[in-house]
Order: sequence, then structure tokens, then C-alpha cells
Amino acid sequence: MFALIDGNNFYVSCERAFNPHLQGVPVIVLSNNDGCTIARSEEAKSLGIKMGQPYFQVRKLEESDGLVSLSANFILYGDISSRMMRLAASMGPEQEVYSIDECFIGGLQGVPELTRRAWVIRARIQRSLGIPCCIGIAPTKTLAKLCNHIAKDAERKPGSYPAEFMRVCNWQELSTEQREQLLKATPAGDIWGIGKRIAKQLAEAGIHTAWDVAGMPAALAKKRWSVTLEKTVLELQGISCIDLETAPPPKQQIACTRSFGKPVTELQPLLEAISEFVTRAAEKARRDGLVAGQLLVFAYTSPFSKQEPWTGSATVPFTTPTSDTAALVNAALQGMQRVYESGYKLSKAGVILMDLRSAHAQQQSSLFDPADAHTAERQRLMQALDSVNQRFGPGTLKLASSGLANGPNAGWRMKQAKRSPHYTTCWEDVPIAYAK
DNA sequence: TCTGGGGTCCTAGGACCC
DNA sequence: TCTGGGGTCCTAGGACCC
Repeated sequence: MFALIDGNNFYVSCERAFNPHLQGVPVIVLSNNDGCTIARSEEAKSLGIKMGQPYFQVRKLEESDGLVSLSANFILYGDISSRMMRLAASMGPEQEVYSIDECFIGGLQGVPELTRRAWVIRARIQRSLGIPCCIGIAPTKTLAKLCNHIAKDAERKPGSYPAEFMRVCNWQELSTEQREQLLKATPAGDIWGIGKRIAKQLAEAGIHTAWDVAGMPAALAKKRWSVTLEKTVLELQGISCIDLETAPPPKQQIACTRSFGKPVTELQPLLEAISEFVTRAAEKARRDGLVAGQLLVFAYTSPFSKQEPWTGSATVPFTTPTSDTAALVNAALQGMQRVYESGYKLSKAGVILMDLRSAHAQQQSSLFDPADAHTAERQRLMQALDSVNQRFGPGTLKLASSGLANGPNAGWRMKQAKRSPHYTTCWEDVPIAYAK
């Protein structure tokens, strides 16, 4: 048995918890640079604002309909999230924090009165944090997701589902007829794991509702689509295929990417932005005790612009995996300098650390490396950097980016053709000067 | 004028090997 | 015209999630 506990319109609810004036009015929260909508209150949804819709398209509603638009405050949302997760954890013995606003609870066999328990947890979260949430309970994760969806829509879209299922919905307590009715009332595309593309393909095959999906032979789902859809079918039939993940799986990559507020047209500001991205990514890696074996750096023009598109990206492998900011910045800047072509208006850039492994294991294996003393010294320096920045705020202490070396050892080769240059360079650590 | 950011998993197809 | 068979590994791209 699984429960899914999910905060409603989470970012908006966080803002409302601190500003009661936001109750009852249309509110949206915007992404970085106030680019597009990433959370909407029910009132904002009623105005027709879509998830991900660009701000410039909805701004006029501020005048005409009293829409309130807020810039995102992720520090606040993260803090409220961890409090909510702590309260949600008392639903059952095992918890998987699935995203900032939702968690699965597992190990519920034998836990009595699950429905009543869910109501109590819900009330606690509402009372102490001011966050409304909905809870779905079912024998599989996909069905728990579905029950959660029903619990939400029964409240906010009257008529979509019977009102008796609003806020808390327990699959176990439903009759066969009720289950059939709910599955038939749910479009296939609303099921967890079925996105736009697959929903369209299913519709072409005459499969429109969750009831239709649950009635598919699992083998057909696998043969014609994929193992992913096969699992979805089985889960809808009540056969659990997706386990609870109580320990987060080891990270495979760490990314830091941003859209620019204004297009970037020169190399220098691009490199400065990239230094910033790498610095953030390196901090994340050190916080998780990881080192990167490879780094990918990229920049591209806006996909919405009518101008000629351009993408530049470079992969830089490290002979010794590292989380050293200077080493990573150096590599990223060298990589970007290799692929950069002037004359384009760049709208986005980023850095992805790949081929991650534990810094601890790394150290073990290089126990007899004569470069070790140097490495250890670097690590202490990075630790000092992190603790200062943690205490006084990000960016208080920075590395001087003197690292625009020309790469004497760059055995790079071209991997992709003209419009999308993609190179690989073999990068070696280069000592770098520090400044306060 | 202005269009998010950070992830994961699966699959097909190419390279390579015997 | 006809063009081995089977295995592994890697990568790019597609699809999904919040």
C-alpha cells in the first residue's frame, strides 16, 4: 500500500502562507528572470493561464483581472517543503520524497485506519504550515497518484469526479463499480507516466481513458510501446511494479543552466555566466561528496527566435575526476572557447557535471598518487570556500577566473558538423591563483 | 522586447568483436 | 538479385516527471 501526499499549487500556497492578501485572488509564481509561469492558483487557472506560459502573454491580466505575479523564492519553498515532509512522514513507516511538494509513504500494511490517519495528517499540515494538500491511498504508486489526482480535481473542478472523493481518496474503500466509474472519468493522458505523445498514440489506437489503459493486455503495451507503459498498465490493474525508493539513488549528473534575461552576443559575458554556473554545480557536487569525470558545457540561441539557430557544446573529460571549482571552471571555459562562434544572440547556456562518482572512493584509489598532497590541499581550500559561502551567502568568496588558458594539451576532435559544433578536449588540471 | 530548470529512463542504431 | 550471426558497449534522441 502507498499513500501520495501532495501540496496543492505548492509555490502559490507557500506565498499565501506568508501573505494572507493573496487568498482568493489569482496568483502566479514566475521562473528565473520572470520568464514563464511555474505555479498558478485556482483563480489563475480559471483565467486560462497555462503551466509554463510566458509572462509577457499573461501580464495584461494584472490590469484587467487583478492577477498577482510573483518572482519565485526557492529558498522559502525548500524550507516549507522540508517541514511538510516531516509532518507527512508520520503517515507511515517509510517515506520517499518524490519532489519538492509531494512524497510517497510506504510500508502501510497493517497500519490501521489509513483514511482517518490521512485526514489527521492533512489537517496538521494545513494548520501548522498553511499548506492545503490532498492524499491518495492505493495498492500501487500509479493508483495512489491517480487517487491523489481524483482527490484534487473532485475539489477544484466540481463535476469532474464525485465530491465524496475530494481531498482524501482511498482506493481500497471503493467498490468495483466506483473504481470503474473513476477510471472511465479519467483521460489516459492524466495517468502518471503517460505524457502528451503517448496519449496521442493511444488515442489513435482507440484508447482514451484510464479504464481503456487498465484493460490493455500488458504484453501489447510492451510490444507496441515500451516496458514503461507495460508497468503503467500493470500498476493500474493493481499489480505493484514500481517500488518505493527510500534512499535517493546516486546522482548521475549535476546541472546548472539558465536562460539569459537579455541575449548574450559576446564571448566574455558568456564565459562569466558559465563560470558562475560551474561554481554552483561544483558546490552541489562537493555537498554531495561527488567528483565529476566529465563536464559538458553548452550555449544556444533562442528556439523561438526567427534568427538562424546555433548550438555550441563541448564535452571535457578529466584524467582525474574532480569537484575542484578552479579545475571545473577552467575546463568549462576552455571547452566553450573552442566551440564559440561570434555573431549569434545566445539565449541560454549551462554546464552539466557527468560521470559522477564518490569523492571518497576516488581518494581511496589514489592513495599512492604523488599528486595527493596537492589534492588534499585543494580540498581543504574548497571546504573553506564552501563554509564561508554557506555562512555569508553564495558568492561571498569567489575564485579569480584567470583560467582562460589556450589549452596546450587539447587533443580535441570534432564530433558534430557545422551548425552544432561539439568537441571533446582532453583536459589537465592547471594550478590557478586565488583572490579573496 | 519578453518563452524555466533539473532530473531519469528507455530504445534504436552504430561500432566493434569473434 | 543474392550479402552470417550473435554478442557487447556506447551514444543520441525521445519521452517522461515535477
